[in-house]
Amino acid sequence: MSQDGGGIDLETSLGYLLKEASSALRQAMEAVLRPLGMTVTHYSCLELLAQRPGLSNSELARGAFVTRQSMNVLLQTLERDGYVTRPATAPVGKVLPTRLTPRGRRSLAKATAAVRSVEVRMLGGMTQAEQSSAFTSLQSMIHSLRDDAAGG
Amino acid sequence: MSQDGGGIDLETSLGYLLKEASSALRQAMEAVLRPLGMTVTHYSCLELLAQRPGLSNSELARGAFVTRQSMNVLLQTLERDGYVTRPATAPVGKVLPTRLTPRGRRSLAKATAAVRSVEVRMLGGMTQAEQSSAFTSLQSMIHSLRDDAAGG
DNA sequence: TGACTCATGTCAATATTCTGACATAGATTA
DNA sequence: TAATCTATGTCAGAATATTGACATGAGTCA
Repeated sequence: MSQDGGGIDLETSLGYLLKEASSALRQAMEAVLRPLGMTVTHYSCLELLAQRPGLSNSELARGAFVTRQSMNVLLQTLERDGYVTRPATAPVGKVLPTRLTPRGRRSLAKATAAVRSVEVRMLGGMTQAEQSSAFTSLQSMIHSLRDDAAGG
Repeated sequence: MSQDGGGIDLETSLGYLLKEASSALRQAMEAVLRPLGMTVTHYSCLELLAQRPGLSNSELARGAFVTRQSMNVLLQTLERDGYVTRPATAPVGKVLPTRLTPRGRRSLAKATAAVRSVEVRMLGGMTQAEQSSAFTSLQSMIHSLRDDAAGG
C-alpha cells in the first residue's frame, strides 16, 4: 500500500520477516529442547563450549547474544548442577575459562540431535544454492548493521 | 570442521546466522528507539495499529511476537499514557479493537523515521536481487518451521 | 436447546533478562 | 613508574516476558 512517507510496510519489510523467521526458529527450538529440560540460551552455552573449550563468561555471552550478567547467572546454575566447571581462581587476569564436564557433554549430545532436526527441517524447502545465497545475504545485513553510527 | 556426528558448526549454521542477524537488527533498533523512550515491542505495537487499525490484543501479540499477556500489560500502559484507545465494552465477543490516538500517531511518526533509517542501513550493501532472494529464503524457512510436528 | 471446543481478555506468580554499579586485572601511554 | 583506558566477573535492583489459571463469548454439533 502507501508505504511512501507513511509507516513501514510490515508485509514487505525484510526486517520484519527476519524477526518472524528468527521467532519461528526459536519457538521450534524451544519445543524440542523443552522435553530435555533445556532452554535455548542453555543449549547455546553448551554448544559454544563444545566447539571452543575454555571460553570465558563474557565470550559465551556474546556468542549466545545475551549480556554477560545473564550468562553469569546461567553459568552459576550450570556449574552448580555439574554441567560445566570453572577454576576457582583465574589463571590469567580475571578471565575464568569454562569447560564442559562429561555430564555436560552427555546432556549436550541429546540437545544437539534435537536442534539438528529443527535446522534440517528449516532447510528442507531450500536448494543448496538458496541456502548459500541466504547465508551471504544474512552476513551482509549483519555487516551493515555492525557499522556503528546508530543515528546516521 | 568435524561437524558430522559432532556438534552443530556455528560458523556455518544458517540458524545461528539468522539469530545473529536478528540480534543485530534488534540492537540497532533499540539504539535508535531508546532516545525516543520507546522499546521495540512498544514500537511494533504502534506500527501494527497504524497499518491495521482495530487490531485486538491477541492479534497485536502475535504480530509483535510476544504472548497476549505481555501485550496486554503494554496496552494498559499505552492506554493510560494516551497513545491508544480501547472501548470500555466489546462491540462483539470479548475482542477489544484498539486504535491509535493522535498522540500515538505523532509518537509513531518519529519512531518510524528512526527505524526506517536502520532498515535502509541494513539493506545498504545488498542489491535488489539479493534482497528479493533473501525475502524468498526467509519465507521458505518460516514456512518449513511452521509445518508443526515438532518432534518429527 | 445443551454440551463441547476454541479464542479472547485479564489477573497473579514466576522466570528471565537487562541496566546500573563496583572492584580488579591487563594493556597503553606518557 | 604512574596514569589512563579497556575488559572482565559479579552483585543488586528494575524492567520485561513467560507460564498458569480463570471467566466469558462465539462457533460447532448433536
